[in-house]
Amino acid sequence: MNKLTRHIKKKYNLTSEEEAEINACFALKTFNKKAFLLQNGITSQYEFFVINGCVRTFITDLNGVEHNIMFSIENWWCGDLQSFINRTDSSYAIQALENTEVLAINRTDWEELSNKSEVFSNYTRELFQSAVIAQQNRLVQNLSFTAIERYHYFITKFPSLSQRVSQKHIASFLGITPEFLSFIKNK
Amino acid sequence: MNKLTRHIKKKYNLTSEEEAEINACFALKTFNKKAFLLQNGITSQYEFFVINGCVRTFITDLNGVEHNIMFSIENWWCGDLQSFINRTDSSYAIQALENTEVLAINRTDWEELSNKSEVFSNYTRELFQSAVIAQQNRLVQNLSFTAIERYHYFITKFPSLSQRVSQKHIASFLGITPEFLSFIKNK
DNA sequence: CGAAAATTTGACATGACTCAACTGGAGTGG
DNA sequence: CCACTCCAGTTGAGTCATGTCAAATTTTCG
Repeated sequence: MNKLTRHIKKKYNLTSEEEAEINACFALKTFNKKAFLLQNGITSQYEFFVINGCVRTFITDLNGVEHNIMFSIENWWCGDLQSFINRTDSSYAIQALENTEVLAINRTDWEELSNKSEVFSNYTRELFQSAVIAQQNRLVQNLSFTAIERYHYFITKFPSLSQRVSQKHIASFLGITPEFLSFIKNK
Repeated sequence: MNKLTRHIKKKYNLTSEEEAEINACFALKTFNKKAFLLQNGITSQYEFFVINGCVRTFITDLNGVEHNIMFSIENWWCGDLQSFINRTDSSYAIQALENTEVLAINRTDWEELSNKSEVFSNYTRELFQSAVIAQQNRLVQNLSFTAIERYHYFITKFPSLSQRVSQKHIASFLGITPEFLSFIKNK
């Protein structure tokens, strides 16, 4: 039933008390397609673990152009960490691209749980580690690959996402215009 | 004397035993300008905490072009986390841009210390968190800012670095050619 | 001082963007 | 179930940001 603890158990041993402790901190929320899990400009109250569906995290620049930072599907997290941790206004917005179910944890529970549960603390620590590595890779890509190469990398690395997400959003994620992505594809 | 624990103490309380425990895990190493702290293609044995000096972490792409990923100066860390954690070959290289002193910790000590010392574990956890946030910001910059804007952001945000590091390396960090950076500056 | 590296400058090339027009589904209401 | 609208995607012309290459100049450093 609970996808989060099932996900954690793939790498960590959980006593049933600890499992209950973790589950108690998360609330199930559902969002319809196009609904916002987080609006920019307000302080992010939650981190989200996606159970099913798909969301995009994006930022709107000074010219009003949106830039997709990441997509999150089943068993991925999303949230504006900066806002969540530092209680600052969020610069990102998060929007459901499909009808989506998430488990949400608020800041207080997050902190308590990180102190109480060693497994949870280790799990999120490793999550951050992986995020650092993944983002560094992404950065390298943007610095050293051409748009065509980035596109091919994307569709081979995330074949399911390239099916589920519209070209427009993929283009934004890759840092190019939808027109140019369309041009690339037909070659 | 020990800059690392002094740095940790800015945010965490350390008993003198715990401080000794941490210090015991780090070895002082010095590198002359242009020397390599890490070569790509080999497994990274250490994470480094820079005491003084300056290093660059970079990757060499398929065309032989180097891309600077980050600069680390006093009180910053560097290392190829991916290689260090997963014991895979490093894709990055780290080179001293000045004569540099670092504290190095190896993988075994890192793990033991993370288990033994709660403070160290929390400290590095927070380090990762900040890294995720910082890298996301950097990514957004690359997606939404023009080269000129990135350059101005860089020199206002890191005035000391823009003094200490050659234009060539700054250009690489910004994702542009040295020629174009030169062109930008004279405007 | 002299060699090597960094920076500058300029001509030219190109990857990617802008804008506008067109096409074709997907969803909606009557 | 049709007609209408509204996005997403495509196409093409013109433009701009940035790259490439090569030569000249300056700086660094042994």
